[in-house]
Amino acid sequence: MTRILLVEDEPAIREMIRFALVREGYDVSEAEDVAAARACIADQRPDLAIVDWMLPDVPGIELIRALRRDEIYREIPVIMLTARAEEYDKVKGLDAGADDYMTKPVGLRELFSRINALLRRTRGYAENDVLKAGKLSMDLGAHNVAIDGEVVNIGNTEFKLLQFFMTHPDRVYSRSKLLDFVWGQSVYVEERTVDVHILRLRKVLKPHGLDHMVQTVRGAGYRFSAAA
Amino acid sequence: MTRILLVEDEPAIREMIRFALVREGYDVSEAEDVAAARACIADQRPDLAIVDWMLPDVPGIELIRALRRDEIYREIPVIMLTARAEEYDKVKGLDAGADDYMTKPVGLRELFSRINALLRRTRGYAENDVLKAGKLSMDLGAHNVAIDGEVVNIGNTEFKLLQFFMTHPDRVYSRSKLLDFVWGQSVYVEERTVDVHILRLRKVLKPHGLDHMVQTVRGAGYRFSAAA
DNA sequence: TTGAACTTGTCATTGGAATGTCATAATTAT
DNA sequence: ATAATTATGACATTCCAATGACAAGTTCAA
Repeated sequence: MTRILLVEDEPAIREMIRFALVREGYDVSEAEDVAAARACIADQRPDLAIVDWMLPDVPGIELIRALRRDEIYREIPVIMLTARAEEYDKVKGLDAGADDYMTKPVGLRELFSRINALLRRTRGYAENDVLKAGKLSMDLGAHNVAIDGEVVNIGNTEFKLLQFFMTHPDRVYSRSKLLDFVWGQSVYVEERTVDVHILRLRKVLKPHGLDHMVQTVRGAGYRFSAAA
Repeated sequence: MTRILLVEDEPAIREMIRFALVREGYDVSEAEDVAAARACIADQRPDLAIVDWMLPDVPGIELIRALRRDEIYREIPVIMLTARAEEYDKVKGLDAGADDYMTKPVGLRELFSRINALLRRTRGYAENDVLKAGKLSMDLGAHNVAIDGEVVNIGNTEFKLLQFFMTHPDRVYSRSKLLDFVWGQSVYVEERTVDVHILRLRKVLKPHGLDHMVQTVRGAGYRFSAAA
């Protein structure tokens, strides 16, 4: 869930934006001044902040400067809102550390687009593809397998086999299907070879008591199941 | 040196922006259409691109879409320029993957601020010109590598390789990906050459007991990890 | 300009690990 | 019990990364 902090003192505008953001599926926190915003940031660490320029206690730009000086919150992207459209203000806002700048009245579609653009850049390649099944997890990006957080050594064929199983659990696959899916169709390998790699995969899982996940179905093939 | 690619077909505007950017200390490449821009990107890998909406061959927005689809150039931040100020266009541009949007006539100070804001976010913040991983630290500004505070001697290729690894840790990269990212696409080098530079990088790290950071993943490529 | 020191890409060789096959033991079904 | 099927250890082969050597290219100072 993506959390957005909205710092705006005018209740009408705040409510309008909040309503739109919630409808888009964001988790919205509100603050009407810098003091409340600080508390909220420390409390919830939002993924993005929308900050009005004019606030009752301290100018919004000060909040941004403070954020940028703080090691923990430095990376939170900030969109600054303002009534003025002067270039001078834009420059000041961006130089203070705002990542983007919008002039009121706020166009909601533009706001969403800017939010998406910012989150896209911030998250960047954070989206890790990790497969999990109980204590077992496969990190496809790092190309390793961990059980209980401990990385285990595994051959390449066993890796591909396990990956196939984890993406197709609770279903029996014949040796020939497994050869097709894991080895590829243009490779000629004996069917019995599958048995050997199943064995090797089980040997990796066994010390951690997970060998039951790879099940033999006599006369049919093998099945992977996370269930105990 | 920060390289900026400027894609704009009107010579007057292009020249004006180019002049201002050069005066600010940027290294500027120019292109007047998308075809030239593509060539330039593959050749030089700019750190940021400024792209006009209207171009003679293909709409600028198509260039942005193509960039965002390309694994290697996905991270290049893009500022889109346009004559129209309609919200609809802004939304379209930002959704296509532009990071920012400016309306002509271009205010130079605002442009610089937006460039700085984008680069700041892309690189990690400017004072973050030093990459760290355990005892290992890279000072990108000074262009040196230190272990335990002691500066070590390292070749340029190894430097770039290590920089890539430190900014993309805990993930396996195949030799061909590493060639693309570190050597660039427009050079032809044998895949096995990567092995040799990995070896040379390890030789630098080994005396300090850090060679475990560069890990071989048989059949897949190499991985950098700060974890012990 | 010359030459030493350093970088960089390529290659051949080596050693070790992963893979496929087979023979035999173990298990299961009829 | 017997036939069918799977598990397992051993082995040869294949594959892949590590490594040292070398040639060509660069840099820098004398």
